[in-house]
Amino acid sequence: MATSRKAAKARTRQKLLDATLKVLHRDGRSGLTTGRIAEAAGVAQPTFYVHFSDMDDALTEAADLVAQRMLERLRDYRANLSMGSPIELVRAAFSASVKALVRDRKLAELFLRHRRDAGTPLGERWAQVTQRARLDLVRDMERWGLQTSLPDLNIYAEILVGMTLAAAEGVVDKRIEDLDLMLDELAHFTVAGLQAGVARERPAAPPMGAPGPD
Amino acid sequence: MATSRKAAKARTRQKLLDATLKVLHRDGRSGLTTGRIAEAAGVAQPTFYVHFSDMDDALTEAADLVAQRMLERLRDYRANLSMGSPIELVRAAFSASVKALVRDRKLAELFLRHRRDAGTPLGERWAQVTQRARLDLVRDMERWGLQTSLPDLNIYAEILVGMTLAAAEGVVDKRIEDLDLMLDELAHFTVAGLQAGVARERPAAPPMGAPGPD
DNA sequence: TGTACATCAGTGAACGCGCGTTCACTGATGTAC
DNA sequence: TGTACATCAGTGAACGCGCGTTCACTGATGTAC
Repeated sequence: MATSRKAAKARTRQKLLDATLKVLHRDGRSGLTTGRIAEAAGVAQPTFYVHFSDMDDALTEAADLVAQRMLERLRDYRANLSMGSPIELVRAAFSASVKALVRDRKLAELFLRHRRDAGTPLGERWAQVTQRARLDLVRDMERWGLQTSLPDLNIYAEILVGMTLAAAEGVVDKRIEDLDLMLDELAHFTVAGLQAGVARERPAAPPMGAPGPD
Repeated sequence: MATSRKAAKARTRQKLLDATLKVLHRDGRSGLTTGRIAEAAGVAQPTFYVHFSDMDDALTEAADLVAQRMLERLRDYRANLSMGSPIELVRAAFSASVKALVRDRKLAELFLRHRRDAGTPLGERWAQVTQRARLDLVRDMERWGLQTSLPDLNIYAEILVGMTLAAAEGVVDKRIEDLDLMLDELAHFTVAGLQAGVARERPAAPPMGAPGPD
């Protein structure tokens, strides 16, 4: 076989990446060492350096792996959103996002714990996932014509992502036992909140492009 | 002076605690060493061990310090909540909580970043702060008589805390520039969502204490 | 008040440990002929 | 197909470094008389 050596190397690399996430989950960032990673992968410690230039390199790849899995799941779930009443649609969107996050509990814990670790590959990559979610939400809301009724869609994206992550944290931390009930409440709460935002009288806002009051 | 030596020791201790938070903010958990803490505090490195038995000891104290400051501010702000319309009240509550969190931006970043570091003093103490907020919210909602209309107040506490932390993160990460506008929207969104939850027809729930369907 | 002694916060120097990193080497896999 | 050579993933051993931790010591502060 022309690729058996290559394939074996790829397998070892994958074992090291999986081991990185496993040790990171078990021992936390400060307990993450090349020795423990190699041990968890079943290889000698210097083997780590056959595949990665240093710890940051491995962490970057591992973070990409997680981010990619999360985004793939999000895409899969969202692709299956069938139309229906606003409440059904919003509920399905929450359900998709929360389930994409918490399907693998260890991954969810890792993601939630390190999503704000600024200056590390984990924080940087994973912050991209939530930022992506915010942008998708703004686009969705624009498609529903909300940008003419609401003052700043970014604010609403912030709120919706916050609620989604709260639901995911509630599940991961086992404070929420009945996810379906929570999704029901989230959907009704959100639709009512958005409708109220649309219906509400506001101080006249200048049309886009017009000079502000100052 | 009978207490000058004691007082000097207490001052050094405080300098070390402040330095711990400073280095933690600057270099992250993995860059936090007794040497850097001592350097930032302006003392020799072994002095660290005059005041703390080890790093975990110092981290626990530092985490308590931050948690205490946060809870104090929350209490102060909430004590000044004046009555008014539901929207004014809810807005004031959001405003109080978000401002308590973000008044000191470095503290806010530290808190948000390490609030889920399970197994570390930071995660444990700071998770208590959000848990405390959830319990306070449930109590508030009970006082407003919502427990007879909503299926599970814990779900709503989860949602409200999630929105509060989302607003704080938006401010700290500078995605939210106009906090007052966000607070307006949050208040209207929340009141409409809660009112809809109260008004909504639900599948008959058994009264408290009654046996469930299974 | 003055003196002699006790206390103790803070320190410089030293130590061992675990870690990241390097390197020469091995032996299985792949390739040229 | 067989042989001789090249490649290279993986390894054991060794190294230096920074860290946590200890300890004998200093000198300023406090106390007893």
